[in-house]
Amino acid sequence: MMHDEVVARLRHVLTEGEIPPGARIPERELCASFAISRTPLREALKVLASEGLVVLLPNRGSRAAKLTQKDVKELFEVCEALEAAAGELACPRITDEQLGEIAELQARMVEHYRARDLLSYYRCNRLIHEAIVRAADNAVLAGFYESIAARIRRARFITPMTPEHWALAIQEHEGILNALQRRDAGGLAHILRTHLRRKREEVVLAGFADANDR
Amino acid sequence: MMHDEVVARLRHVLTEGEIPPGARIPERELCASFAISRTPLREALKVLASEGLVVLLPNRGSRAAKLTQKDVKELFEVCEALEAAAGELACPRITDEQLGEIAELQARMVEHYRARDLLSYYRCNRLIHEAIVRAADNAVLAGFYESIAARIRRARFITPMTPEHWALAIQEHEGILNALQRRDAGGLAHILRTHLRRKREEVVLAGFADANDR
DNA sequence: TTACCAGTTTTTGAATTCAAAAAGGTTCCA
DNA sequence: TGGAACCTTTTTGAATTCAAAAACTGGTAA
Repeated sequence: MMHDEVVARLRHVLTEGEIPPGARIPERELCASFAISRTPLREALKVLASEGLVVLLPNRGSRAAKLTQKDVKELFEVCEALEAAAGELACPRITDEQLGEIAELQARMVEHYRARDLLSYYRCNRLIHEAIVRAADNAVLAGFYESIAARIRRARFITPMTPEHWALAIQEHEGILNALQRRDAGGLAHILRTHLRRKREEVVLAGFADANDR
Repeated sequence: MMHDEVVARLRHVLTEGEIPPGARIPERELCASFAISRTPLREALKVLASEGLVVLLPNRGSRAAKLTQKDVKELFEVCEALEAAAGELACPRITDEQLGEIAELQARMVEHYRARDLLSYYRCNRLIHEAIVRAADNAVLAGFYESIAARIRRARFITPMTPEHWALAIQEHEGILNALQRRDAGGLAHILRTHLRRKREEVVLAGFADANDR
């Protein structure tokens, strides 16, 4: 197995999989399940630690990182900057095909909203944000976004929403698609910022992060 | 030696030290010079590869990354977004002490400009930008900035400047300090963007990056 | 009981070892 | 001479080994 593949699989286990934040990372088990020795696994652990997904405790193993309130604040601040930048860059660069794709996702998302299917809603939501970043056509930006997104994924795409917030989010997404279609870079950046700032408030209110852990 | 220390030393060798972009990374020599075995060195290599400073060629060793024109474009675009965000966040957060520090650096930088001492000028310049990022008080942002900055350092802080550009850069820095002192977040973000966009043009004109390598 | 300690086991971090791949060198032949 | 085939050496990636640190265990004494 390739080094990058180990990193990807480990990242997946940490962000979508069975190891919850704060939990010990079972080195032996993972070695067995990936069918590799400790050397390549530990290399992957160091990489993910440098991304902030893993915490290395000297001589005491590694744990899945747990977000503090400060982390959430910082991650959302940077995510806001990155998504706004992505929006601005995407406006002049996005192809009609990409626009169509996003419009399609948007329609599906509205369907899920009507059905009050939060999980499917979030899945479309996430794909839309990722599509905008992709349309910005900047690999460095995409890499940073992916790294941030991985860290706040649980907070961002699991937090429940009040009916009012949910309706508002839908409205904002109409605005996002609209700004994209009009190629209104400034407008799009502004809506994206507002959209994320609201989401952040919601996550903080939901008390997703721990105030006291590191 | 600690893992993070190995990463830091290797990063230093790659960004300020003797291994130029595109050059082979001499694993054996570095192991000897750091007095460690290959295992921890290779862990550090993987981490720096994930940051983009090192390129791993399967079965053919690793090389110091070389910037393509596309890389330069992408890195500057993201750097712009990050510095603008840092400026916006710094305005309400910066302490008087930090402001004084930057004013001090600015004065020294002007001195170096008067003496046409490019190297010392760049050193102050870099410290000012780093101080603004620090004043934003966001560790995630600072980490990303450091990672981007490491990659474009050679381009950004080595490229020679025409007398006109240099004078303009000085002017812009007056504007930056001024906006900070007025706590004018929007204004500061705008100047920082302009400032970096101009620098990017200069770097591209100087033909720093290779068009054909990866 | 409960706090503490010695001895054992497990885990961790890093050096070493090992097999496979690549690079380098030599010989042989057209 | 040029180059193709073969063998040797070096380098690479990853498993294994090893020493040190931490965690666990059972026993002892207050």
